[in-house]
Amino acid sequence: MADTRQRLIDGAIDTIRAHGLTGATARGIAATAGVNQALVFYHFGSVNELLKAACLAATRARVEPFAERLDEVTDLRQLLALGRTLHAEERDRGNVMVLAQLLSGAQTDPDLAEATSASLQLWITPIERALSRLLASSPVAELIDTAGLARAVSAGFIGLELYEGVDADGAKAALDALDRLGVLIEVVDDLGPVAVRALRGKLRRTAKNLR
Amino acid sequence: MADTRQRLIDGAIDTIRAHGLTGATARGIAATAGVNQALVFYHFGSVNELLKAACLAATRARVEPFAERLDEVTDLRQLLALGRTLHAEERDRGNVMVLAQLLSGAQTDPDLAEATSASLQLWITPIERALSRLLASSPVAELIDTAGLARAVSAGFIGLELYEGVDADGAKAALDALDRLGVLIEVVDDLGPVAVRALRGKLRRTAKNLR
DNA sequence: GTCTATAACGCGATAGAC
DNA sequence: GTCTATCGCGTTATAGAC
Repeated sequence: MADTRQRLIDGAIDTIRAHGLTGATARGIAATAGVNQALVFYHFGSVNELLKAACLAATRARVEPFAERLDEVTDLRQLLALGRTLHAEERDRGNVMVLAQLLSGAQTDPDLAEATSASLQLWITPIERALSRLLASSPVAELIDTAGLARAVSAGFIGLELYEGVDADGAKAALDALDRLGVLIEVVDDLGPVAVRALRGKLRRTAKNLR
Repeated sequence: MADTRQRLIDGAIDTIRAHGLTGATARGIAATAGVNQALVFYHFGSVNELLKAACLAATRARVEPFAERLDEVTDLRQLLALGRTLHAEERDRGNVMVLAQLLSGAQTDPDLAEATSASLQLWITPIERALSRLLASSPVAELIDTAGLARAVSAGFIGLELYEGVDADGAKAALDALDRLGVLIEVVDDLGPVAVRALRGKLRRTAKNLR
């Protein structure tokens, strides 16, 4: 069957989610998928190749519906709320955890690093698009680097997902705090030209400290 | 010798940094430490126990000098700059990476989760203390949850460290974007009572959405 | 406290029958 | 395309000499 490939990919995702990257062995994945262990190597050549395919598949499956909802967001508060919804859904689905596990493994595996970076980029692209759209009409638009901010948001979210795995209460408190911080941004957004000019001046003065 | 314990802990830290959590085996750690493999089990009982001890040691070694510098910070821009300095230093030392690796492994290991959560708390505590001090004189002090924010900052920093391992340029862009965002907070901080009242009203309106 | 030797097992990967 | 069987190796952990 041609769907043995798919069963192995799904099995890899489920195994990583349940037992982490260290538990994602050819035998373990094959058992979860309900297929023979040798088929991992027939279809993917090596365990690493299967993991890379699974990481991209898990991320794509999650980013695509997320990107649609992202396009419907009209302000920053909604954007934060969507992030929070995503986090709640991920507690059950756990596809971001697959990415987090491989991101961790990628630190000492250049081969894995390439696939992981590409998966992360799948998140970054629609988030950057949404940020650019939401900030386009804002007076602070030109002062914010949406490309960098999208990367910070994506990477930070991965960190929060990992933190949630060891301290659920702490992660909740962290998300609440970010909600409040989001309000600050909106207030700046509504300030008018005088404060924006002050902001611009402040940024220019600190710009030389950025490299 | 009594310092065989210490050599094993240092060996564990170096091994995790160089080869990740999957490469941190009893044989590999002992080789790095220059001692016999059986001593891992004599001194720590199991590899996991050694890893837990190493995680706490690596974090403590990094947090203590950091906490001192943290106490000298007088505004948010300096706080961000210190975070950036820390990040630059960590590229060489890599102690945060040890924590990141174990945080990843802790997702499917409750025993590891406890030690990892405790290590992360070592970061959170001085950061929360600094945030409380810096925001105490600010008009937005009561509107910001410093406890949650310290957790978000710490977890987010771990995520950025992991991201840096697979996309150094992207991580740099992310940090630059956060620098700019820091200026926004300062501007709000300097607004005066009128804007603060607007902020307070906005927060009250959105407070019911927070749970 | 440190060493050698080894037990018991799981791992990635392959050969070859079907 | 799928299976069984297996090789060679690395793993945790322990037993026992020193």
